[in-house]
Amino acid sequence: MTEINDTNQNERLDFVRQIVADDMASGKWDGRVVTRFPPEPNGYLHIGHAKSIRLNFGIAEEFGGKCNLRFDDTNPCKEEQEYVDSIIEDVRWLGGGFGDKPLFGSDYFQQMYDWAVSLIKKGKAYVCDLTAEETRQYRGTLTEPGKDSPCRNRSIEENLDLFERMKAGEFPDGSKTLKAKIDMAHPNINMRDPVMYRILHAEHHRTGDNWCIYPMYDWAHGLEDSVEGITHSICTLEFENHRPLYDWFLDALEIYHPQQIEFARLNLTYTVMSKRKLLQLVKEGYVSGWDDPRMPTVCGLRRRGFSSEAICNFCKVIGVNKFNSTIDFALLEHCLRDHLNKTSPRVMAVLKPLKVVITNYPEGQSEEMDAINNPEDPNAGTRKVPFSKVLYLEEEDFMEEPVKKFFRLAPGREVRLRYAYFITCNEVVKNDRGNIVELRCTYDPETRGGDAPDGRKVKATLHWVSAKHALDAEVRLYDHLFNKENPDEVDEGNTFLDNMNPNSLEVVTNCKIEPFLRGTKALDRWQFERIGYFCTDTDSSVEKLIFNKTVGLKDTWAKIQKQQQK
RNA sequence: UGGGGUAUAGUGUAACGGUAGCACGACUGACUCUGGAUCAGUUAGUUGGGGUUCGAAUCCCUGUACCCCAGCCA
Repeated sequence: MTEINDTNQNERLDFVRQIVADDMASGKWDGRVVTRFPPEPNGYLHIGHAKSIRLNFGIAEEFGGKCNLRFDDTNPCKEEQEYVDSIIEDVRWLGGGFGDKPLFGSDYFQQMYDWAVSLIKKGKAYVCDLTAEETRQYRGTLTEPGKDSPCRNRSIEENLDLFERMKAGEFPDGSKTLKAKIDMAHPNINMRDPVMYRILHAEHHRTGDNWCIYPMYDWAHGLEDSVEGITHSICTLEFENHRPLYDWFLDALEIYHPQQIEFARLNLTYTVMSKRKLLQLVKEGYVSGWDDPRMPTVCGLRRRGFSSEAICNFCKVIGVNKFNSTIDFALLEHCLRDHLNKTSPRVMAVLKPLKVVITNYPEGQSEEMDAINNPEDPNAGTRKVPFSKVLYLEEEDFMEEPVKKFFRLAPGREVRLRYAYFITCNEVVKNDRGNIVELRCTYDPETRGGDAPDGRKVKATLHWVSAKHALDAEVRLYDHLFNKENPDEVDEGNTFLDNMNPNSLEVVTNCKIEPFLRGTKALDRWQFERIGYFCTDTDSSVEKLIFNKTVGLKDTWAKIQKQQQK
């Protein structure tokens, strides 16, 4: 009996898991559950793939089965080793345990070829001389039936001979194909004698020049599933039309026959998910690369500071269905904050520094204040934060003429410096142009640690960094790559590129960070108190610290400001 | 105009003939040494029209809307 993990009976199963559970109950597959995640190595994985990865690997984990990572590498023209490597890394990162090694569809090329021969022998496949253009014409249209190829009734012997010579390389690219003999008048166009093999004298990233004929998806995919003993072959909705063909090949061959199940792919607001468009963004330099922190790619999200836990939880929360929907990006951010809040150490960082001199603090003196690393996690411990006479505060935490509901620092007003003292602003120093360049404040020594013995309250607590102890850093702030919920919604003659957000990246230099972050390593995650979650960028070094803003903290003040502007 | 799918609050997702629930968002309020977190509350929904039934989101009929398919891509 197979153990079922993690499937809380109270939690309703999605329709895919329901099918699997029913099959387990009926013993349809003898208690086996084998799924697969079958990417084509022609691009980087994105958050949409994460949904599929979590579905397939999740089902395997929950039902005590296994999930194969299998590269569907049947098109040598578009596929590269670089993509294989990145996909393996990303699947592992998302918790995909696929055993010692990934599998490759190309490893089954010989088996597929043998099966093709057997189909020819059954009179169910033939070599066709039609060109690509002619094939299109013979196929008919959505409303009109196609017509039979003149090659359709070649003898089995001739087909066998021709197919072997195709494989041997006797014919140029595109001159011949092997087609399944089904029905040129079938209402489902996929069934109108689909191409099984095309001639491609191209170098394959794994099989080199061993082959010059390559199997088409419809022919190859079911065979790969069959070879691996897949039970549930889960794919996206657009393959629904292909299922009759999937079934036809397996039935014609009379071999092990998995069940194909289709679900809706993920759509997210403010982003594009098509490989073609993501490739275009990279190739045409709209972003710095596949792992640009603004990209919805798995490596982009990772570099941005997303945790795999957050992504996995998101995949769980969004569910699985058969109809197209677009998930609000805010839900992803919610899952992100939810995990980061519990796990990220807090630290103080000032993005836009405003110099503050504590006039009554002794010159040259400094002291160390105790700070809690993570109030959500007692095990995270505490650290010392240096305090001295000259500090940096966040520029936007001061207003010379405070508007209503602004209760941070202002002339004559007292606020708390987190883990330090209460300070009161006495003087605003400006330069020739009238810009504020310095604040002169006094502190109350009695409030050390952040509490007033007389019980007086302040309405704000600000983050700060001691000037002489501060580390300089560059911080990269990100916003959506597109400024429209649906970037593909464009006016006549425009493309999704016209919806790009020109302000999706803001580089802030001369940020001041508390010394605790000296020696931080790439991909370390932090919460900059009162600002947001950040992670150390892969470009960061001891000489030059660089941080990426992962996502901001919820900001009710920003909300109030927005309302006030109206 | 062929075939294949799908419709539940703003968004996403449950309810499997028996009180339409949950999450995100939005909006209140409480609390707070992060205007964070947390907590409490408010908001808002079954694609239209017929039927069957004591009772329908669910079953039947019939409209409507949206998605996918005419690569030698996957």
